[in-house]
Amino acid sequence: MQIDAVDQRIIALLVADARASYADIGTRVSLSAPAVKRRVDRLRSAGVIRGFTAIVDPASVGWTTEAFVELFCAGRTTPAQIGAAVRRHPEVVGAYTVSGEADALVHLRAADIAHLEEALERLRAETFVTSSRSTIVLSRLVESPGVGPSTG
Amino acid sequence: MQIDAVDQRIIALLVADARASYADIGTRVSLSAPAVKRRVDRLRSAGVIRGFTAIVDPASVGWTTEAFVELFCAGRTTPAQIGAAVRRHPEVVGAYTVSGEADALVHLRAADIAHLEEALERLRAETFVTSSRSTIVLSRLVESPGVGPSTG
DNA sequence: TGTGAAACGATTAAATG
DNA sequence: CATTTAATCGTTTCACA
Repeated sequence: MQIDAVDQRIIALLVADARASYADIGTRVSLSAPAVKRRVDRLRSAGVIRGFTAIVDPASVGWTTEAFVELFCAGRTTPAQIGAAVRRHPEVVGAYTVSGEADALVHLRAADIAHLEEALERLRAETFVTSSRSTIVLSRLVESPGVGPSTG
Repeated sequence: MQIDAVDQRIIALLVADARASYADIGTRVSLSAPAVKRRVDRLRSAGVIRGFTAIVDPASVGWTTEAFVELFCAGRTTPAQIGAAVRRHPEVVGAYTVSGEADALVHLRAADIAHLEEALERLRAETFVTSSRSTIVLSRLVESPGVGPSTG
């Protein structure tokens, strides 16, 4: 899809505040509210903007424990298989196939260590998992929403 | 802070759609729009809800390359120091201090391999970094916004 | 904390340049 | 593709239970 400079600025404004009004965004990008709406609708239907979400402090809702788990998988395991499997576990907040020793890296979030351990056992019980290596998160230093930096 | 069951449901609805109207949320939780607004305002000022953001497809805006970098730091490096340093790099979308061999895990997102390499060099140039180990992301299988699972 | 009323502002479709 | 108009709908404050 074609994204021009104005789209970029609209995206950046929505990443910064997903509840900003079209009129507000319009004044910042020198466009009328309907024009902004049409662009946002187009960006949404094109899949550039996937949705809008609230950023919640995990500790406030009782999920205080995090870990990254490297997964070592059986010879002929496909990324799709890994993806389908990890999506079944609600504790998985991120998962990636990676280069290097491990085959996949899974980001877990749980209520506490006991919950994390339980989730880990469930994950390791997936048939294609041959072994795993876990790293507990001690503190969160940065966690950006959206695409990251300038959205460009 | 005190979070009751209604707050939980409001949070879940906002994680699902940050642009939902207070009236809409109100009908789903059996509350008037002003009541919902007051709760959301309270959750925001208490830091439970940190903000609202758009979820953008990174590929659509040209950031297609990702990596996780384990950072090994000099003896007396504090998490605050690491946090302050990594926040200066716009490619950093996540950073955590961790247990295990490495001291920190940094999640990077860049336009391409060249950009990633450049960001990596900048990161490794931080005075407290003694060594690093990078893992390139081959594919993204899962990436949940918000707090993760049920927000409860 | 909750509600309803009321003023204000935002959204959205239609018509038009 | 943008704009203006105009009806509709959402937001937000206020008085009150």
